Amino acid sequence: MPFTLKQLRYFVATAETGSVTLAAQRVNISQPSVSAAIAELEARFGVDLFVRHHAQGLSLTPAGRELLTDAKSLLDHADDVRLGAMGLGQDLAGELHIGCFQTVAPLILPHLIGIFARQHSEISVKLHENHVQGVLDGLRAGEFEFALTYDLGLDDDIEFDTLTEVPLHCILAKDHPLARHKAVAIAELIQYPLVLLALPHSRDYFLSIIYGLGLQPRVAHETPNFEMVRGLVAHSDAFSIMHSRPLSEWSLDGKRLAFLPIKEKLRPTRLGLARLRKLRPTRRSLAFAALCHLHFQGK
Amino acid sequence: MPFTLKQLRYFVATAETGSVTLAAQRVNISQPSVSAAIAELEARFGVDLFVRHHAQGLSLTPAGRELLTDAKSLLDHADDVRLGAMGLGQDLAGELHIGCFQTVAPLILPHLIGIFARQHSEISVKLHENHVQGVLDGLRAGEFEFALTYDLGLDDDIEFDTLTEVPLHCILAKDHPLARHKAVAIAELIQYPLVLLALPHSRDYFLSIIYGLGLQPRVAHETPNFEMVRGLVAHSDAFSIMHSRPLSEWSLDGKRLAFLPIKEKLRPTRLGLARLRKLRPTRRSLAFAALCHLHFQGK
DNA sequence: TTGGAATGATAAAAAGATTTTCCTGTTCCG
DNA sequence: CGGAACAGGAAAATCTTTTTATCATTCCAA
Repeated sequence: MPFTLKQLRYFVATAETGSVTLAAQRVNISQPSVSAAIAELEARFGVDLFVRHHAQGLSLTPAGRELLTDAKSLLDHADDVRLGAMGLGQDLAGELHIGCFQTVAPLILPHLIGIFARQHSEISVKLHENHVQGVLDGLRAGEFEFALTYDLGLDDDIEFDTLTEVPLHCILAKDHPLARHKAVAIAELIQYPLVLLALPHSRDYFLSIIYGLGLQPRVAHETPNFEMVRGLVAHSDAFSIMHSRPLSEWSLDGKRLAFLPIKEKLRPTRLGLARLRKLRPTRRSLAFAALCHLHFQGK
Repeated sequence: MPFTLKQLRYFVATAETGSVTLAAQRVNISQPSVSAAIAELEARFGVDLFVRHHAQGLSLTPAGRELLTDAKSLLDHADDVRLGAMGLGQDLAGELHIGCFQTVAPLILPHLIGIFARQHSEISVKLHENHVQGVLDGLRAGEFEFALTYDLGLDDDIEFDTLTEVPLHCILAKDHPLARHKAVAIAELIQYPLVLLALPHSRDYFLSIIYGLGLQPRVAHETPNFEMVRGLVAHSDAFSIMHSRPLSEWSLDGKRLAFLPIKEKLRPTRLGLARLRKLRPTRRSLAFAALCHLHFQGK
């Protein structure tokens, strides 16, 4: 770098006061420092910036005048960057990148983001949807600051802040033989084929629950598409299990669905906010986290 | 200043290489320096800029990504300023501020500037016209780099580069009794009233020439307006003396004028380029000076 | 499973800048 | 002519930056 911002600052102060001494006072520094800074700029650029009037200040040369304009604009720019950077962690403005487990996202986030947008109109929320493992990878890759997801596959480097516990549900077609019960056991469901939501991690998690009960599922289909699962179930006697419970009881192609709680006592799955333990949270993300807590507290 | 351009450069290099070590190589510096620069930026801004993946590089946080954009733009800006400043003395581009004695300006400069503009289309010439003293003041005040003027009132701090010698002329109305001579002596003219070009310095200079010949002028009028002098002479039997010899033999209001050389041997007045001795000339001004010499050499 | 290679962080020493103090020379002004 | 104001220079002091050396962590291959 042929010059520093500091030198530019001293130069501008000198140009504007027309005196090295006054400039030094203005930037709270000794006079020779300013003198040296200017001398170095002149040497670096190979131009005289000032005409010195011995014992009565100095005035800009044409070259100095040109540099003055540029220097000021650069200093202003630097200040913008500084303000922007200071605000990165502090201000309730800018961008907030949030990761979210994809099946949860459309059920919860539109509402939360709506409220958040009204409270903090300066913050623009950017969403990153992915499966459970992808969300954790995204956190580690710094794609977003925190993520709304289940407490699945967490490692020590992830801090998990529980918002609510979600019970496991099964999905059945509305006209399924078991659909009119209040709740149903996986042991009963196991006689029907299973449609598996085949997302990384989730897939194995669902299977592990079933195996854990000593049962052997008959997997009719598996698909990573959430709506596909619902559709397949709606049109057959198959069942599926998942945590996310959409309010809509209709599949995308218009068939009715039933959602029943599972009878078996299982380790409760938690929905919450995951973040990298070693990264300090920004004020923006804390604000959103607070909103999440408020939202789930009321339930 | 909360940060330096250097720190920003290291930060950008790190962000772009995804590695402190690679960044250090790219900017030709040791790895701990880069590490320290980033740490300081993070401390100053109060935000984590990177997620460190121990032993396998780092990746940007959302905050880091935001800063990256700003940092790059600031560095680009700084580079523009640097290039601009380097060019201040070197490039044949930008602005060239020229001072000029006002009575000389319209006689010579339009032609010279025309040629110069064609040779150096990147340079825009800015003219500062003034009287002899004003031109010297302007030089000292740094308003322009050099000036086209007469060798009058020069001090030691001014370097004068002679272009040509100009003889003293007298101006008379075309129908003046003395107007049909080839040349005329001030001793003859002195019987007629004098119209004095009353510019600072010039005025006293003209008077000193006359007094120096032991003559006493009758000053009919004095005016700082060059065309006014010509007009007053054109409409009377008065005379005036000056160095600048316009090619036009007409006053602004359409009367004919005669220009005659002065017979007396006087110290020749020189037209040339004046500049502050202590200021180093830019390449731009040297180019213009060269053109001036070329122009007057041919005469 | 283990040892080596790669990587970032840290500490201490070295090198380099910046800053300050003190001083000089110039110019202006009463 | 003497004092005040000002820029610039020199040397010492102080701060920063850089480097060297080392450590801890992780990955990868044997």
